[in-house]
Amino acid sequence: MTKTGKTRRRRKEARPDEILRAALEEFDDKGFAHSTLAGIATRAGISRTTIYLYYDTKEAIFEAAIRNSVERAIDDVAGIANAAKGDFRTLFSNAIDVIYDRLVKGNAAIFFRILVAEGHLMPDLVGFYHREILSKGEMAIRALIERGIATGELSEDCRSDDMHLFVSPAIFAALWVRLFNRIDPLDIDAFKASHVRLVTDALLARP
Amino acid sequence: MTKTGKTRRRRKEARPDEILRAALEEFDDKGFAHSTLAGIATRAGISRTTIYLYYDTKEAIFEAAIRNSVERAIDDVAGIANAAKGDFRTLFSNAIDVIYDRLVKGNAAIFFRILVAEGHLMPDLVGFYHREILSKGEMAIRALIERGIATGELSEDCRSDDMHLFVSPAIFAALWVRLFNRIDPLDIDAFKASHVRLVTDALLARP
Amino acid sequence: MTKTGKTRRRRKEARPDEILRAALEEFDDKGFAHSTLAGIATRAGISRTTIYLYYDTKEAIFEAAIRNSVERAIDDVAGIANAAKGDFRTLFSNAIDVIYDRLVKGNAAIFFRILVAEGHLMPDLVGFYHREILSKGEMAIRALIERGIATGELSEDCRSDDMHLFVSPAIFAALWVRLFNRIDPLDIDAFKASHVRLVTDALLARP
Amino acid sequence: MTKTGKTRRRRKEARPDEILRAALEEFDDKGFAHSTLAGIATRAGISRTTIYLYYDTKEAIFEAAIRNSVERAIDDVAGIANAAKGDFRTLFSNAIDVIYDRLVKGNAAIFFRILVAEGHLMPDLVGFYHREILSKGEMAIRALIERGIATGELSEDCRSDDMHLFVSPAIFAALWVRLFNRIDPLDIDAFKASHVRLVTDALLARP
DNA sequence: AATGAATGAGGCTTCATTCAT
DNA sequence: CATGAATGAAGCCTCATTCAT
Repeated sequence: MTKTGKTRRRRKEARPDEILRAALEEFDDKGFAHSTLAGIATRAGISRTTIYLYYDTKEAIFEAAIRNSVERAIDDVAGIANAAKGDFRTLFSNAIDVIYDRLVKGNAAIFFRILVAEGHLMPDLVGFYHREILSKGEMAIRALIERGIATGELSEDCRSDDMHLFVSPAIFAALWVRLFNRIDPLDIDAFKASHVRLVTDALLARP
Repeated sequence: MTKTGKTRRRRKEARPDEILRAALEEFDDKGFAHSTLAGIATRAGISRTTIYLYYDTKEAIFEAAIRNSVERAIDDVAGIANAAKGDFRTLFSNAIDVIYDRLVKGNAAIFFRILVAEGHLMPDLVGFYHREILSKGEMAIRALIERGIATGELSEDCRSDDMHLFVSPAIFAALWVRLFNRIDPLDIDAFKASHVRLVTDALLARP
Repeated sequence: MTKTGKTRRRRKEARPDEILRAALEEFDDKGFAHSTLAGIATRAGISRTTIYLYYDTKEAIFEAAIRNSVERAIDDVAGIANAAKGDFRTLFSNAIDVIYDRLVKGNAAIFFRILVAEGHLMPDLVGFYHREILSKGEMAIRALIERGIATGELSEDCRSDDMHLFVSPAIFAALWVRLFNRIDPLDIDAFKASHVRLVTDALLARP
Repeated sequence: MTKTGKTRRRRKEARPDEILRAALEEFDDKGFAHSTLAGIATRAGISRTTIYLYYDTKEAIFEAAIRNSVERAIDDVAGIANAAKGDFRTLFSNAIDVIYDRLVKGNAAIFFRILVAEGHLMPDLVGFYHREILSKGEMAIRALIERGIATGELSEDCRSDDMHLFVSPAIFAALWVRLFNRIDPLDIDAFKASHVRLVTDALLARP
């Protein structure tokens, strides 16, 4: 029972996730078009062809990575929707916290960024991403607004806004960080606080 | 000086711009990585090798295209800053109008989108874009805020926000339109109005 | 000695033949170059690597399959040579029957077909096939002719023809069937009858 | 105007044919599956990628080669059908001469051989080959038979045979030569003479 | 005996770029 | 000025085969 032996066996089950993790790094670094299987393989510490034991094509890896990341996203979103009670300002602030965590620190923005640039080649995945991530997020925000209206904190007027508006600064921040952080770093926490304040001030001010 | 002579001469001078226009289309359609010189040449109605008479590499074309588009952007931004007088709500609304025009209908978002995805390959251009476009935009917004503070419309407090916050929905909209418009179309004018209202309501409400 | 035990033992001995049978199917379907060990393994219901317990290389499988099929061919050919008595027309007709059975319905043409196309890669097997199958067949036909000459049915002249000539339509038919049967089906029995008549008419007519 | 310059320009028009000639060699040597673009390129004295300027895929090269060879075949076949007058034995002998020339010395058998082995991957080409080559040959032979019947040389009976039967030894010979000539050389002229004699003796003997 | 895991060699194809006219 | 021809680098993918259990 050699060390390599153990390694091999342990790997068997872990491989798909290892590959996905390596792929995520590669995609984050290079985008989809510039990513290579060689790059993914090297990051995963395996041979190029080993990847094919688990995924059929580069596209399949990307799809798996996106779906993998989505699963956790759904849980988080559920968390937002089922949030404990509190006034609108608190609830919204908590929701935004979750979203910044996922977008800026997590994986969600990696895919958003790649889809923005290369989504025309994979319309199915664009639809999937929209359906499973973005519209879920939108629904969570909408639920928050409705709750605010129900409690009388918010004007019915708020219902007519596009829900994306309230999240858009977060998406902006996620992209900005990856592009310009070296040149012009963004103070994420301050930005987030301003974001929350902007939205809540505006909404709560409505008659 | 025959007609063909004239045509030729006009061509000679027009070529670089024709190539840039063709390249812009190609980049918009395919992103940078997936764009090909063949595609650009076809759109420009010339041979692949002719491009090399004017630009040395694919990167050089991209850079030229970006610089070309920036020149006009600068003028627009100057327009925002030097805007005619009015109350903050009006001025901000006008500024946002210009930005949406450029970002959603114009070329600025093409490059933003590509840089988001592939900027790591061209850090110089990222810096250029940031310096020439984004920071100019930020300055224009900042000037507006300062003017509002000077007139007493806005609280001094507004100065401390990251100026990007106030524009971020526009950038979001520009990307969204290109990605999801088929699946989930965005009513740009409504979104823009909500955007303006959100920001101005929030800022004007501050004591 | 449990039931599984028995099964296993039977398997152990049967494996090589099962693999060969599976290989034959695969070769017939795909030719040698396009056949894959994966295909053979699937047809045999075993793992790819199990094949290596019995055969060292893909070529070795092919060789074993060819040798395996040859053993039975030899018996058949002996049958032709030792045929019961009768006039030449009858004897020849019976021989041709056997040959059509083997070539068109049996395995012999599978290998002929593959060797025709890919034999350059395996000159040893080409020699083997020629020696063990084709020249045996030729000898059987030659014996028939000699017997006809001995009985006075045939002219001595017949001895000078290339014996392959008398069998060549059968080989043609075997290949044709596999290539064109969907497009232009061949009535094998009618073709065979014409074949026999052509040869016997011609030979018996000689002075 | 350097030597290479001239070479280049002259090549331009000749390239497709050069590639086809090189490809034909490669296919003849290796079959389709084992042939490589590298092999074709080397034989043609060009780079691997140059091939792609003229043909899109390996399959396209094969198809072009087959169509190219077919064009000449059609002319030859027309020659058979329009043959000058003479008795059946002479006409048939001349037709068989043409067929042996094309099949044994020419290219027709190269494709027959490859299609036999790998035709299942390219059913369209199988149909094309059958339609353009084989059925044309069959028609020519049929015309010969009909003429013989018309002149009273042949029995009406001959009409009922499958025309392929009368040509099949030629196809056999073409394949045999490529497979076994080193081991067991075939005297083509003698075989051809026997072939002609066999068929004509048999047919002319019919009442 | 049997197998899942892993890999190296090798093939097809794309594309930016150079060459010579 | 413009271009057709040519190519080298690089990427994806398949498959026979080896390794360790």
